[in-house]
Amino acid sequence: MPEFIKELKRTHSCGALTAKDVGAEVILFGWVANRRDHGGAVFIDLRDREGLTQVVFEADTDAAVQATAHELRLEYCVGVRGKVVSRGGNKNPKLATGEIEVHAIQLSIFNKSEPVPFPIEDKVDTAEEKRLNHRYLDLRRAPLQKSLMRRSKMNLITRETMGSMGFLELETPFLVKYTPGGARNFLVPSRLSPGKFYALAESPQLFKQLFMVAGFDRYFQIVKCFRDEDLRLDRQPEFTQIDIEMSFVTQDDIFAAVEKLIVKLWKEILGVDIPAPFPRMRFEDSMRDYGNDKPDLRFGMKHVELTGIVADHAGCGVPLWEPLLGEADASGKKKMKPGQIVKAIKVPASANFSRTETDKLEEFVKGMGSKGLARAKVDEAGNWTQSPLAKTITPDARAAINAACGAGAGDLLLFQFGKESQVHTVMANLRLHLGKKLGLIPEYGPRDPTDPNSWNFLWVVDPPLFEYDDEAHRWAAAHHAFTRPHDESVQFLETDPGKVLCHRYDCVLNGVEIGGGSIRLHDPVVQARVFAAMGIGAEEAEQKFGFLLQALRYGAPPHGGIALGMDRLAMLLTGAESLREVIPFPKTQKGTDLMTDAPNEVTEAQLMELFIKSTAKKAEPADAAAQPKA
RNA sequence: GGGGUGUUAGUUAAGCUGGUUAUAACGCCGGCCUGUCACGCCGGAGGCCACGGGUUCGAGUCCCGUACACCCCGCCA
Repeated sequence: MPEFIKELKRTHSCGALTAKDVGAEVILFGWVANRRDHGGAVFIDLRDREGLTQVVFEADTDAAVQATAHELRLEYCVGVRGKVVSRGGNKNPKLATGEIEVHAIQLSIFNKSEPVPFPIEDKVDTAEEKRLNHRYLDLRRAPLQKSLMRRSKMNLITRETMGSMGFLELETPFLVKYTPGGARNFLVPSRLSPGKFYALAESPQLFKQLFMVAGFDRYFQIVKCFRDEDLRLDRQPEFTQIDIEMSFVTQDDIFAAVEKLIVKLWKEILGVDIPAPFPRMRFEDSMRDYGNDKPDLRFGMKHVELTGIVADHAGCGVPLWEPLLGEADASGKKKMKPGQIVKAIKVPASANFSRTETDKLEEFVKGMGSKGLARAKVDEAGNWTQSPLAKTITPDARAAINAACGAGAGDLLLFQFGKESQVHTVMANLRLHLGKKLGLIPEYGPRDPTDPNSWNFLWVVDPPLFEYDDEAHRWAAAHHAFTRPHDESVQFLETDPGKVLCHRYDCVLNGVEIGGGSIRLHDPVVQARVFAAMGIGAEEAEQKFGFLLQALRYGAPPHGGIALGMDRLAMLLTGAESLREVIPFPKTQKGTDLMTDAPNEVTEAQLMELFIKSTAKKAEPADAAAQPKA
């Protein structure tokens, strides 16, 4: 068998042969994707990453080869030497290589395969848990191979494009100093420094700024990042960013560079021309109309802000809304309590939801912590029916709300009210849910990847620099402490920190945040005022971020940057349903690897060497025995 | 930390208001077959119904708990 590989080199992939190759003698290597054994003749679909080719063993094949052919089973790894023959009247139009087949002359089984735990086919209907258990087999599926090959191409295009714009690909360490704030870090104990720990870098943030201080001017890196936070459909504990930093630039310069890269990716991967520059939306507008900072602009159903109307109408006669109002002022007028809002979404009459369907919507919002889903159906006269609000609401208020929502006969209004952040979370998710339910957007992915109108890119700009931390009762950096405030906003740093806007930006595509960054703060005086606004003194700042602050004092250039989520880009460009489909070896929602069984326990000796003692409760022996074995 | 969905041959599923031998398809094993491409035909093996308790004369089915997987909130850009 080894002689086969030693002497016979592969001439073609299994996706390469066409009618023009008829008559050629070829050598193919691959896996048995399917077999059809007719006794006298055996048909084998041979698969590699490029495609499928039918190999035939007929009666005129050498008897020994014919005998081996009968032994073939699914997923055997084999080599075949044979002649390319036209299929004549038996063409298979479903196959790229369907015009030809290879009449085998020589066959070598490199390795047999045990029966595979699930079928290796394009259609994926195996439980993900089982797929992850045998990921190397799952990865034999053509769709996954296509996705990862596409991702490889993305890497290539990124390096070419960034290089052509004068960016240097520079590396940064993974084992870094722990810095407080932001995402939770994975910690790595240091053997050489007993009792001390590294952190795995959650991003190269500080180092890329240091590259700018050093004068590298334009940096990029395709880099792994690590965050010890709970997982989601689009969040893995280790993920890849296209990390970018530039000196002597404005926000617009960074947008232009990113747009160039993205336009190139979409052109070369999908053949689609994405119009640039991308539209921009103020953070404030995004929150008001969509309830989050990553609006999906492929459909309407904007949120309707009713807070002002409810306040103006003194609660509108709705008992549930009256507690949202504060004390009356001198004129007897009541204002909404701070942080309390009322919003609605209008579901058009055409949707015609049944009681059961609206009850399901209520379950949906309750799952997000909402107390319920008040609703009102509008009739021809503008009256509300099927609504707990209808009895008590004043006609004036009702008319004002109908007008604000643009509601007419048959339309359904859905309300949320209370704490702003809660209302926004629920309403943002409700809008997306309704968009999918009404068929305005697909469950996932773009409607038609080859249509530029299926891709709604957007820059969300000018967010507040700080957000108030309710628990710590102080202002905290919304992004990070080194974001440059707007010049016009700096005056509010001391008086009204919530009003300070900054040069931070997110790139959003179809409701997915695909990147975010900022112009950095390089003025030490303003930097000190920013720290002060967060209650961080000079000493504390120095202790936490000393090396960066110090570096910024040595002639740091004005600079800024962005990081794009490579995995999310790959997910969107492949139409994948989850990040896990574009990551070769992903983790489960609990952060485990079902194939290798990581993380696992280590020996007492290993811990001692690292000066660590675990406080985790050991599993009872009885429980351990109950665990399914690998 | 909280809410939701699920777990039945190797795989995908069916199994109704509890009823005695738990079905099917694909895969696997054996046999037959020269034009298939979801090949076909005949025969066969394969199950602690995730695990642990409970209710009941009787549990795959009902109840409680646990584990695992997935989705969401919190968390995280």
